[in-house]
Amino acid sequence: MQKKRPKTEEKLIYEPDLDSPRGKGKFYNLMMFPYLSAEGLHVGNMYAFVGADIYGRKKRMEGFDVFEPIGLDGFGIHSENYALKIGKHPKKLAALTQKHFYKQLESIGNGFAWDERLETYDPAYYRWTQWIFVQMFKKGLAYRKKAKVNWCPKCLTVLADEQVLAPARRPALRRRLRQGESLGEGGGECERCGTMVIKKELEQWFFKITDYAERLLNDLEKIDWSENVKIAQKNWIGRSEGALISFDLKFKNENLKISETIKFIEVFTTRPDTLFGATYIAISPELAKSWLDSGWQAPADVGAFIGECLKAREVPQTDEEPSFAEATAGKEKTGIFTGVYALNPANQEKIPVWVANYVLAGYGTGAIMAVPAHDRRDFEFAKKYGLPIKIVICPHYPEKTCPMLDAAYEGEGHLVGSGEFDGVPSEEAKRKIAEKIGATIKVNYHLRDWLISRQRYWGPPIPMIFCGPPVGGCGWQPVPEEDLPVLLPDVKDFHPTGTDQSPLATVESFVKTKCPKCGGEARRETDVSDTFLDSAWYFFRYPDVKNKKEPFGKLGAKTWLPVDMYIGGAEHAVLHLLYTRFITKVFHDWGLVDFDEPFKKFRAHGLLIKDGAKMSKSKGNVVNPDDYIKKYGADVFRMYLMFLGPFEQGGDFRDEGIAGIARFLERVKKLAKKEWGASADETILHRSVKKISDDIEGLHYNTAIAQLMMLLSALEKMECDRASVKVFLKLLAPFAPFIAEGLWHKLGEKESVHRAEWPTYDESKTRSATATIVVQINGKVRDRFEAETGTGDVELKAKALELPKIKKLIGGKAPANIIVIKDRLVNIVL
RNA sequence: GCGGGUGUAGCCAAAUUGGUAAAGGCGCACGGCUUAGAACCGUGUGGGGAAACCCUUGGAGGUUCGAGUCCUCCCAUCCGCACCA
Repeated sequence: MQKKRPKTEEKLIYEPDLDSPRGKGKFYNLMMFPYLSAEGLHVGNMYAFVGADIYGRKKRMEGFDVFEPIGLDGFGIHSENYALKIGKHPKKLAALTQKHFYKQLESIGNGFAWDERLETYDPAYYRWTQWIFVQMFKKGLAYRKKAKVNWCPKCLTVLADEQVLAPARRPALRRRLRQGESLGEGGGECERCGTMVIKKELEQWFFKITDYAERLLNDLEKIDWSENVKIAQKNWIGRSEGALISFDLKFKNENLKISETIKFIEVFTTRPDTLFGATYIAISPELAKSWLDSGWQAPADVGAFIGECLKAREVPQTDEEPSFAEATAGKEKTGIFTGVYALNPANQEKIPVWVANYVLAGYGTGAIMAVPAHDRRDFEFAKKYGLPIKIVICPHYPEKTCPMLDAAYEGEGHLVGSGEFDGVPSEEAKRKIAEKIGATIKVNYHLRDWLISRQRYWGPPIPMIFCGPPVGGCGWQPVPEEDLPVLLPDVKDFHPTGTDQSPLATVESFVKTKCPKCGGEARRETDVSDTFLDSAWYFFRYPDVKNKKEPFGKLGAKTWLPVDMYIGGAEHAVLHLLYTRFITKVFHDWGLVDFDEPFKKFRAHGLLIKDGAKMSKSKGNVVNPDDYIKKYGADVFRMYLMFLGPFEQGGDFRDEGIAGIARFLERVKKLAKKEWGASADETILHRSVKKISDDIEGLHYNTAIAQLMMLLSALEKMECDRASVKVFLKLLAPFAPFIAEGLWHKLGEKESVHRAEWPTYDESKTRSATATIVVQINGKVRDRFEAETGTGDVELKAKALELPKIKKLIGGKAPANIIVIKDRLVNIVL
């Protein structure tokens, strides 16, 4: 049925441009490097790469020195999980797949800088990943702490908060969550395998990304990124401003001995204006536990309740996915009165202190002041336990009477029942009340520190050494920089152990080492670092991949960085894209670079789906790009992908339409063989240059291709000269680099079309000589006529009124109004 | 619940930013070429109606001489976050 097409029509010239300045300045065109996880590149990768390459190719033709590197993100859990699945050692697998990946990457015709490749599992690379860790430790940004962390029962490792995703695959669960039910603490799926994660208390390494929360938030304003990604980051950082308020316990709390050890409770609230309405205090079970630990003698039932809550927050570890009930454990609000009272600092009222399961330990202070009238959760809780509900914010103030609430009122209003503050608008009262009671203003973030340890094999060993008390007792020491890299030892059994320890812990020769400080016997850290650390800095390395003295040279960084355009998937909005911004700011603060945002411009491409569903192996709807490239050639495949729909929106991969593109390119080849005539209508040419230039700039590749099709049809029909065909080929070059190059040479050109100058247009020549003027009566199209472009309003009006059809329809009536839009329309209002 | 996106022919989509709705492609129909088919080329292709015309951008209102585009309220769908005080 289809003709045999050569795989690559012509040999392409790749030029990384590193040594040949072209005058317009540098342009770092980056695309997210692929995970080395499956048999080969996914058609979705191809989609992203082609879209990014078209942009880069145009920039190159415009005269920029374009640096478009590629590499492989092959270290870490994604590659390792694939290795586990097929039962091959990840190191051997990487060597194998690497070749295949690069071959595939070559076949799609991107203008990559082939000499500057990098692989994250190359010791020459991960040496510097480890170096970053060491610097982090030295600068106090890497630390160890015991905490309740996310644990994936299937991957058998801890995960950062960002790597726990909202449950996507279970519609029933989603629906119930949407109706306001909650997941409880620690609910969510592992980013890699989709298993529900659980909470475990473990000591782990963290990076202090929270130190950068404010800057990560504020600097979003100065970067040109896809808006949805910026919003996702903003939400994730989750800044909220409020007050820290202390509730005194220093009075007689009978028989409980609480005030001897705990003198006050501190709460965080964004609504200090509602302080007079605080009718109880609720503390998290974790905080209550710490009270118990410090000697609080709680009633037996309270102690039991605390124990239960803490247990409920851990989801039992099974091979099965937890049931809905398990996943949402703790959603029903429960609590118990502690017997303790606290003093409301606003009105000196004695209010009860409860332990409640709905108070989170990890946010704020782990305790809240409960204002049932103005917080839905407190309202629900107060109703259940018969606690007082006191209205202090009134939405219709002067009337003074607020009706009984059947739900919490969370909006703004004027204060009532708040003593001297009655009548004050709530916004103003926030500050005033905080001031009066001497509360500290505090900013809280949802963002937590980045958990960097992984109990896995395939990653850079964390370059730390522990010198324990029996011998030197120097504590944690970084591996000296000259000893880097800490090579990942070859082990036979790389399976995760599930014992909170990496498989490296079993390699005694690796673990046993000397303390770099005292020289005594010491043990290595056996966890590896998170794969997102590998990818958080790779674009710094590209311009200087061979550097053996430093992670990247000043010259390379100065020449190419920061990245001018970054294209990748939106699924990394709060993962990779957040970590890279953090690392860049850290590098900036260390004086390594003079910018503090890595990507000037970021655009998220859409998702390529198949038959309305996400492509996945289990569904069996994965498209293999190689088959298409083999069958149709890279150019047809590239253009077809880009023609599916708007690049930033993605589309459904149905191959019915590919024939249209194949036909188009066959016609292009015929065009180059055409007999030449004189140059004719320039309008379509200039218009096309304008449209296609603008469309590529805005990543509207689908419409740029449509314009190429129209231009081709026009060129086929008219007498045209070689110059016009050459312009066409230049416009085509970013989309179909092979064919454009081949035809370009057939027309006698020696240099590559990809180094040719991008065509320019004359604005005045984009307009045609005549325009069709639409004549409307009362906004409805009744007739039309041709008029010279630029014809004056008066003349257009006269012409329209003279049209026989219009005359008849008006029937002698006097128009109430006539609106004339130049070169466009005349609207007669009767 | 909060935040963001999307909704246009049979399908993918376009619309100079408030000015002829449906460009371009797929598919389909008819015609040409051909012994025949494939490929290729040409023409047509939202719905109703014999026609004049009327209707049509998820739904209902509104602003305007004029609305796919702006405003209000719904509906559907996708994505991100979520007991964050």
